[in-house]
Amino acid sequence: MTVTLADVAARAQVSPATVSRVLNGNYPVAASTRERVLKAVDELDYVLNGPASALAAATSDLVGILVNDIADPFFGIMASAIQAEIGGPGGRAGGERLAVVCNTGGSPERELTYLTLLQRQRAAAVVLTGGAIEDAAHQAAMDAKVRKLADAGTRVVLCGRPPAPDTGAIALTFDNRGGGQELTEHLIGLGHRRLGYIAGPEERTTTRHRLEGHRAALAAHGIEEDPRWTVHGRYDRRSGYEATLELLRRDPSLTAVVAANDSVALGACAALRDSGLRIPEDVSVAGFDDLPFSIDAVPSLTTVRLPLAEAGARAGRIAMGREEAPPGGIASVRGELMVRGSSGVPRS
Amino acid sequence: MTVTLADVAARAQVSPATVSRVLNGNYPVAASTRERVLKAVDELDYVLNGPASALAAATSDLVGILVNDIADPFFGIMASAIQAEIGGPGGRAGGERLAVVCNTGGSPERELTYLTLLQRQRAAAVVLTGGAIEDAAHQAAMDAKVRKLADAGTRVVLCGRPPAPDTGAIALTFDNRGGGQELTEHLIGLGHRRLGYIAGPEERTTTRHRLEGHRAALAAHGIEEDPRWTVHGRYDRRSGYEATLELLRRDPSLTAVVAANDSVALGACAALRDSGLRIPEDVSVAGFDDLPFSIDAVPSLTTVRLPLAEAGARAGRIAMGREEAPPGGIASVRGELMVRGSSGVPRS
DNA sequence: CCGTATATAGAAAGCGCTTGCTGTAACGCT
DNA sequence: AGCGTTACAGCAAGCGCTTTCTATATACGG
Repeated sequence: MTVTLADVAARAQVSPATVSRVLNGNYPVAASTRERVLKAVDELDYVLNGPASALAAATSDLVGILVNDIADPFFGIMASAIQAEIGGPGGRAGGERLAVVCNTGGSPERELTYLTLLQRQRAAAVVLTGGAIEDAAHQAAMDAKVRKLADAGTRVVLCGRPPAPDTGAIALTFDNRGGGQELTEHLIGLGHRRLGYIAGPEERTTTRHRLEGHRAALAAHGIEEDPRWTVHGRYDRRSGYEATLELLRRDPSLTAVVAANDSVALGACAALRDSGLRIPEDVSVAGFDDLPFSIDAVPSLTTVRLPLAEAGARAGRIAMGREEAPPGGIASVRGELMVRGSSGVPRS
Repeated sequence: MTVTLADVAARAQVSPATVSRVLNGNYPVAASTRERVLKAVDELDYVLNGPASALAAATSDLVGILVNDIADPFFGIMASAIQAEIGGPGGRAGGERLAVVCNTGGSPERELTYLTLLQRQRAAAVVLTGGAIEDAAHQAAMDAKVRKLADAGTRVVLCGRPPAPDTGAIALTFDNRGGGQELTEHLIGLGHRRLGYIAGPEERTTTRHRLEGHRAALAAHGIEEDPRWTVHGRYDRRSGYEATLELLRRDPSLTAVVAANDSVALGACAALRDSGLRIPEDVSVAGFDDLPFSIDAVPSLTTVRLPLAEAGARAGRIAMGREEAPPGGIASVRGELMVRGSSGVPRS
């Protein structure tokens, strides 16, 4: 049998109500009584029953963080930052909160399932990270779920994900379009006119926005795009490797390859090297995100830095009600172009 | 007001008990009744109240995964694999389980706090990943906590962490010592006699075991170790960079650098390159773990592959009671030496 | 010195669910 | 036909906590 509140109360010679109040610290209790209770708690090694507490109080100290791929540092960094902000005391009585990271693996079903699970646990807040899946039915289902969560008092924050209008969710969106455009403009400025683009999976907002930025830059400079120059793949290195070989096969005259993210760019570099091409002398490469390893690549990667940790921290604070939501519930987070060794003037 | 079991019962014209049984599927219910209930659930958009359910049933569907650093793919990969095994149906009624990843940041206090939080939530299982902190007091506190959890019916699995005897926890330990030894022996076999070692943080089992393996290899070949050849640091790239410069300063005649893990090794490579040294012609470099990016480094990294995903998956299955625990509750997981471009014969 | 405000503690009513036990038909057997 | 079984369904007692309301004790103002 585990120790209950009543046991502690008996030992401290007070009522269960008093013990509860001491533990929650939300009601005046005489110092001497408090001490007696705390002593009993300690002696009995009492641990509050979370479910019972959540049931009675109709709130829980669970905070959910949904990520597409926990093995990807892009999400790991955000999750880490969010969790760091959540760990501390917040809302109800200096109580610790349990930040739970849920890995959807990019699957629509799991995303929805996790949201239901969190709703079931009456989570205090939920942070959804990364791009959304662009499927009308799924979007609608997600929005409905989010709205329901928000209605039930769960604070919902989107971090690095487009806003979901009329759902009550607060959005910290990454300016993927702007970053993509800036990146490609840098390459164009260097003199590149034949640029390959390795996009992420289709039906993802992040993929689409980055690609749109790329195309906007091309259009702005009057460069007509060849459909052969775009290949879709996954957000991992392997995919970048294969896509680059494909790109090279389709048009060996490309002088630059823009990747959907840094991992993909690394794969692209490997493929280029394996094809006997030098970076950036023969082909320039650019990534996106500026993950920690990007500066370590040889040559170091030109990319767009996304303030993942900062955005995550802010999302965490907003989720905890420790920071005000941005006006209109939407804020755009800009990326910063990082020009490094992997981009240079095109070969003549 | 949210929808409750009673509402569903009323709508389906049955008793709450019946609804509960339909939902849990652990008691015979006539097909026609079940359908009626399910229909009502659907129509009312009913979501079970997790805390209430956990309270009444004295169990919850939460599974905790503790990691030292969620932004590090080493943990991300394990967590991902564990979670994949847990997501599915298990134990009680095809019910989904909520796998929660808790980021301790390597802090002893947070580790303990999270364990308490999970205990409070009456977690169904807990998986502790990665090396443990070697502090007697902390160890004792952890062991006591783990024992308490196990006593309360929570299954505890250690993945990549040394066994905790008499705690009821099941351990899947990585053979860090053996891997470290094999790695250094490879280097010695190549002809190296002056090897630098960049160790991880002190007071960590992983750090100690890998270092012990390294020293065992040296000893086995009659190489006397110079204390200047070992530097401690963190498990990240930055630390590897700095430690390598320090190593070079202390003894420029080193012909090989063994790193605590792959990230550190990457930092070492960068430092060597920045010092005008070629890899492996001037200095060989070796890592540990074989994370995905290691093969992409230039030159690709010689390292010890740890089957992180496999071990994680197994830990997950054991935690769910879907796979039998190894005999004695302890299993050692071996690493595999991956010889690649970063190691070669020493310069003469 | 009394009436009222103030501080502190307890009693008790749930929170929404699970489950042991108790019906009550319908069924099968002799 | 009579009776033990079997298959469902409902009743009701909690699970361990929070919180409203109430009770008591002390303090204060006049």
